[in-house]
Amino acid sequence: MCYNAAMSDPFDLTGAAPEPGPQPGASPRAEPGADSPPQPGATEAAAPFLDALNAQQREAAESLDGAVLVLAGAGTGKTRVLVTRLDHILAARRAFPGQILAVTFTNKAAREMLERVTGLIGGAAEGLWLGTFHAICVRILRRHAEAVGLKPNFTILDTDDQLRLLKQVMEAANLDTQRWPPRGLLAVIQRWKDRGLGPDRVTAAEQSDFAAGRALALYDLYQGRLKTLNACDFGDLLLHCLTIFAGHADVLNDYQRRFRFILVDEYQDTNVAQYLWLRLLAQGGGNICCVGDDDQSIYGWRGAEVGNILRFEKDFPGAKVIRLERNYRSTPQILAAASGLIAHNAGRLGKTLWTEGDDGAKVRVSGVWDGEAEALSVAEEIEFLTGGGISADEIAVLVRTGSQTRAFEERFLSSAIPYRVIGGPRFYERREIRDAVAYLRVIAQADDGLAFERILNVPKRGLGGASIAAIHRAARAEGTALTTAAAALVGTDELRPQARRQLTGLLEDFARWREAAATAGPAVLAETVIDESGYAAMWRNHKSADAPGRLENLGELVTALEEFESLGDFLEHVALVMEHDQDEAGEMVNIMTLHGAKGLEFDVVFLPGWEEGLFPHQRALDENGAAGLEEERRLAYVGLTRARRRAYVSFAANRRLFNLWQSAIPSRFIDELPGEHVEVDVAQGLYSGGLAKAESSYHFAPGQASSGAARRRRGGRMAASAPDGDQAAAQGEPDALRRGARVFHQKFGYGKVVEADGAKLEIAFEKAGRKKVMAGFVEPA
DNA sequence: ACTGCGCCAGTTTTT
DNA sequence: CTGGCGCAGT
Repeated sequence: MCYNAAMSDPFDLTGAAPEPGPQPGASPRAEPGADSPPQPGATEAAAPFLDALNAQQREAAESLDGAVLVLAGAGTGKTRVLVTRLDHILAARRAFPGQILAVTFTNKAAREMLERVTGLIGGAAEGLWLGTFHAICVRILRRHAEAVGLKPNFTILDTDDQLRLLKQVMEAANLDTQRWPPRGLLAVIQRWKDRGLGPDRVTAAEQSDFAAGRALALYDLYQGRLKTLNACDFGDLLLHCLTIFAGHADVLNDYQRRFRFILVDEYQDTNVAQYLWLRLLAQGGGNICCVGDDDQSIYGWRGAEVGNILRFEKDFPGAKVIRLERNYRSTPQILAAASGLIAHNAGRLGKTLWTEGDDGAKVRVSGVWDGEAEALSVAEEIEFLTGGGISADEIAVLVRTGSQTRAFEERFLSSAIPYRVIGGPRFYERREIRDAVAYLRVIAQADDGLAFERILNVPKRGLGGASIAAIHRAARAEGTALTTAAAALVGTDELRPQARRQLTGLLEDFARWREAAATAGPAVLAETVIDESGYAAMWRNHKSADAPGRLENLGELVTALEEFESLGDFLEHVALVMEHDQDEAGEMVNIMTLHGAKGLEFDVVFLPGWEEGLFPHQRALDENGAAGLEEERRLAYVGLTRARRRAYVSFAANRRLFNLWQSAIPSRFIDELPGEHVEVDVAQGLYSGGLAKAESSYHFAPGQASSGAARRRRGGRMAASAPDGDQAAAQGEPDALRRGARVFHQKFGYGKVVEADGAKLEIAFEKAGRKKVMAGFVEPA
């Protein structure tokens, strides 16, 4: 989304109407020129916030001319610098808000920056181009859609739509979608788009072996289909912009002239396409300021290139590099632990973060028997902390994968600990919401065949596969959109009378709704559509447990729509901002993924699940090897540096995945934490890593003095449930256990193998009954 | 055309 | 354990 209040701002692309200049001196000062000195008078008088910055921050905020790269470590006041810089530009009258482009990577970062900007300078920021790359690109693209063969009201597809479309394309090309999953093709195409490559620009070196080398042809077909659907996907938003810039010098010049100052947040997360986009725009005035931290680059899997930071000075000659190394967030202990960990990465620019103040508590590392015990011990510690006066809002549980949240939710529910899951299941991805939105999409944009197909037979109208096939056939024959073809089809005898009648009725409904859309507000419209289409009735008559909840969600959707001026605004919001603000007030513990935690900070942070395979995640290692490992390590670094006062790392010796138990070994990241900044509190027998051996504070003997919380836990369930068995034995190669073998399992006891399927065993235990377990978790008895 | 069954596979992170 | 998908039966 673009946070631009002045949507009516007539952005004149001819450049014939330069903005009025009530502020003397604004225009000439805007000329590029790294050596032009700032205006001392304006600077001093108008930027009181500068005084609150340290020397490096201040330099970053004041160096307005030319290219500036700010390497901002975690907690060094990065956003503050950006916002102050913005204020400084305005106060020094170097530009109007509408001449400043501020891009971020995530919606959350955009939201935060907007909040801070308006908090600092209030309404003066109106007209600012502030938003995510994608949101800004949409805004540009709407104005020049024709240049890439789209209409201005094009739709933006989400992953789900993309997959369905790709599947269609692949089926049309007679490809076995079992053998070649559409997901794989999606990944290949996305990679190309992240690198700024359209179908015409993919070179032999960039080829993929997907579907025996047919990926590129499929890519081309897919792009063609998108065009007929008047749609584009996320990658296209950037790619189409680049195409326009490349082919229309006048358009590019105009934006170059417009954006006198460019600010980029989270620069380490930009991909090649975004980098090219920025470089093109910055070639106008050259006043570009990128803020980033190579140690916090965690989106490599999405095409982000840390290399963009490294090559900055090359591409912007004379660029000034400023390092922010004073950390204002964490205690020295936490900072030192995090720094020690990240030092294991080879590919980094290197920074030396420092901080002042009391040492604080060491990072606590604890090992537990399984995931449930882990959740329990976290819950107990939270109760202890909140009892001691720490607000639940200031506590966060940061997990590696979304699926880890469940154990904590269950535990917190039974312990009556209020919590919120941030970034959980997304509102706009729920089925009923997607269905309702599909109706709205067809109303707003009749060419949106994917949406039309989605709701054609929802609720049931007797328009099944045969009807869809007929419509598709007609569309292909005429080269028209699906709805157009459907309209033509009802005039023929192609369909069975019943289907024909139903389809006619539906098309009439849409015509009526479209008329209503012209006058009624989006919320009223949605209510009408959900009702008249029979969609609400469908769920009312549905006799499943979740049907009432779905109806509730539909109501919430209508409420959400009330905030939007037009249907188009709303649909854009849905596409770009998949989450839905739920005002969960009150003090609650925050549960979220590590990715979701970037940019946030809390007094207390729990970091569970530090186990090999989970964190670092096996898939990251498999797919990206050493680079993947480094990215995982950066993720760990991000997690630790979210904490102001306390950080708790934990691992479980056993974890249930799907339905089988797996034994786990502690993450290598635990061993990499510098021992002198860590306090280990591990039940006997669960951990024998190098850290514990080297560390004098390693204490597991009951009765030994330690913090109250640790003592409580040791006396509790964990110590009781931890056996002194040799976990390491279970970590080796899984034994080839055959049927009938007698085995021992540390949790379930003795049993006999009933079924053996590779590493998956089904075992009849003498006491615990039949269970499915992994071979690596049992030993021959 | 719809429903139900059974089989399979999957779970990293986000715009 | 879920959910999605393909297949067979009604």
